[in-house]
Amino acid sequence: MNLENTDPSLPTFDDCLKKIRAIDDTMELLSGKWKLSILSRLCYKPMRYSEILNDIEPLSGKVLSRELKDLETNGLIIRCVSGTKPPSVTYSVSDYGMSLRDLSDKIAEWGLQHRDRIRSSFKRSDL
Amino acid sequence: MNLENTDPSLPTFDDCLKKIRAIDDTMELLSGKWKLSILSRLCYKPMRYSEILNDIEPLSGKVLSRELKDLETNGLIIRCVSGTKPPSVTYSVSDYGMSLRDLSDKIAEWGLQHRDRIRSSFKRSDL
DNA sequence: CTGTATCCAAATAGATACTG
DNA sequence: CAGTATCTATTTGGATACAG
Repeated sequence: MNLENTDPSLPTFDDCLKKIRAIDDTMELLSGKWKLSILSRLCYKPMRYSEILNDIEPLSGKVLSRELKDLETNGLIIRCVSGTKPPSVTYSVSDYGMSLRDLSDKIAEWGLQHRDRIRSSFKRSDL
Repeated sequence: MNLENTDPSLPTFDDCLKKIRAIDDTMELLSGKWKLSILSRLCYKPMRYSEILNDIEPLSGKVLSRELKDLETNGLIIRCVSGTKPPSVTYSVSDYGMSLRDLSDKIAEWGLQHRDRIRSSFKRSDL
């Protein structure tokens, strides 16, 4: 028994694999627990290193450095140094990073409806 | 200097935090390198345990079991046992799991355009 | 066939101290 | 202030053997 579709209008297994690769590309960029969280905060307003560190409670400096570097390397955020002393470094979202905004909105949207679903299923099981 | 917006039509910082929590909810569900990959395959066709294992090369049985269990616990896939001997277990995507399809399409879409961007930036630097 | 249990290797995260 | 280096703790993954 072969459950694969044979209708040419439906996606082929090859389409499926292409999609998986594309998903992996995105997820690799966004992997790391904090990337989207950092990005969302920076979408709201530019922030300094220490500000982000204080804002995201259980986040160590080492991890933050790495996440920021990853995001910058991928062109999603911009690191801006004002050469004062003590130094001040401000991170902001690049135009390209902003192109993730629609996606992160969709992700958030699904999370919200999922939470509603969980809540209402609890209610049902309370009966 | 406070860079926060004060325009009431723009999102507040509280909106921003809510969004981040919603994103975390989604990402927690989809975390684990293989969840979306498994889900996408199952969207294409129902598959058996061993079939998935053979299909995704660098994936161990232990990890696959856990991922499948997670996905099932969250109601995203359905585990169907035909009590033959030897046993046969088929996994398929639930209606609820299908609600992730739009999202995973968006994720794939962004990945594709990102790949194009990378490629064209390589071309430019080759000049 | 479909898993689980165990053991071991590798990756990741936190804390702390330290540099420019 | 903005990081980096180091060490250690925790998490995660693979391989193998084994059970139902």
